[in-house]
Amino acid sequence: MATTKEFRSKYWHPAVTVDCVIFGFDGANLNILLIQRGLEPYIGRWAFPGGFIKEKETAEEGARRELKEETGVENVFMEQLRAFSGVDRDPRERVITIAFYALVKLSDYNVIGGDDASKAQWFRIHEIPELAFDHDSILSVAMSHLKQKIQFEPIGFELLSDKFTMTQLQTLYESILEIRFDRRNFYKKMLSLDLLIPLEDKVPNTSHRAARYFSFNREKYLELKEKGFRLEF
Amino acid sequence: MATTKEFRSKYWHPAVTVDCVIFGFDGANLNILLIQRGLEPYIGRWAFPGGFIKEKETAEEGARRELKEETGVENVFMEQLRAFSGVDRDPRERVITIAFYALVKLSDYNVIGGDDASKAQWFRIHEIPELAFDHDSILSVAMSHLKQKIQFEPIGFELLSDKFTMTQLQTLYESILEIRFDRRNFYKKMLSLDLLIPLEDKVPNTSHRAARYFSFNREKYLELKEKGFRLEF
DNA sequence: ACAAAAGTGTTTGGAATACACCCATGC
DNA sequence: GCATGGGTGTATTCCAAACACTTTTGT
Repeated sequence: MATTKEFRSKYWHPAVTVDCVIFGFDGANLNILLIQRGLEPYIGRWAFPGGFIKEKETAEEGARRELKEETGVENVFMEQLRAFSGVDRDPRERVITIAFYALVKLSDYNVIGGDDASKAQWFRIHEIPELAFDHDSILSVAMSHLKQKIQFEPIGFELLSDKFTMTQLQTLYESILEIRFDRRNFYKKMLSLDLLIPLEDKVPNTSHRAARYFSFNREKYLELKEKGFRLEF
Repeated sequence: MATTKEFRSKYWHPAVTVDCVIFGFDGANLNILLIQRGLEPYIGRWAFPGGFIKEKETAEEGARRELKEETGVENVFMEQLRAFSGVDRDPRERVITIAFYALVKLSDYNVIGGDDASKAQWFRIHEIPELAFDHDSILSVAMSHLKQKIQFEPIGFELLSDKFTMTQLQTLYESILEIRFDRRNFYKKMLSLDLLIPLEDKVPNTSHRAARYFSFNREKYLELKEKGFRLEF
């Protein structure tokens, strides 16, 4: 198009990145996957995986690409939080970032955590180090978004293995919402939603009564959602 | 900084705009403020007020600036929805937009609506014309966001005058949530929240019993929110 | 048999719903 | 006095919270 070049020079074009807050659950605590920066600015500081968006990809595609490149994580639940556009959030030049959050089954990716081959590492949510850029404010938005969201959509299952015990599920909800539930009432409420499939097998090698595994009935949930059903936890 | 130029050329820099979905309430229906495009592309089509972001302003500042320039609306409740980054959403070149929504007291701005001096016009939510770009998908995100939000935060008051009747408030909630409430139960629930201040004066010149005005107790709400109180409507 | 966590039922209080009557005002 | 919408009270239903005992398993 003839006007394209003219148009490009007429308006300011900022740098745009994507960043991804990755939540994982280790059975007891909510964790965040961070990578240690190897370049200036903020060299050595921990930050969310992310990078510059490319011309032929949407923001979400970019976030998934960066996530895979930097941490090996792929095929996960991911949603946009929002854009962060503070004028001085990057010391090099002005950079606008589009932030996402992802929920991963930590057990699938435990190779990444803690080893020295990669600069990626899981951190418990209450032990997050000082972060680069404005990533702590992104984190706080991500946390409150997750808290909100889990009360109306069953996204918690994205953080658990395909089969899980009721206690694991409860601990997950308690970690995210930072409140405690009565075990018996939690059971009832969860089962009454009728979205859990009780499995035959149980947790092996326990020194007490073995807990039954459940799996999440995704098909049924989608079906109910279709009918305008509103989950409330 | 020496590296800035090098850095700028290394990564692709997209055009970035801000767009604003402006909600107003006329006493019976939820309305959206649109402007008619005077330029290609989509010349003649209706679109949200918006424009290119400037180098020294945040996205929200840009959205407020454009809003004021194009419609005269200022000092309103505004929040970011999210970024829209579809690769082909603008035919000229790739443009990423950061979408906001705003809630305005329509009575303050009725000058704008319907006259021919301006290209801005209010449209009832169920009579929205075909929109430019991907603005209908932005609208649908805005609508569902508003529905969600109003159930947990008293943002409805941003759409009403400082004083309003209970029936007006109910009609507003019904318009947004697209459900009907029992008048008596709505009264009780609203009053039980203890966030409404009953005023002395009443609606004049009615052909029936005059309705009392209320005002929203913003201070009290902020105070309660501070204490971790969770509104549920 | 005992420790430790799983699994289950009942009671109770409070909130949401459903529902009906009187009040004020203009015509 | 009547039509119109405003303002209030009560009974019922349902859901959430509080709470205790039995079961399974390994040691």
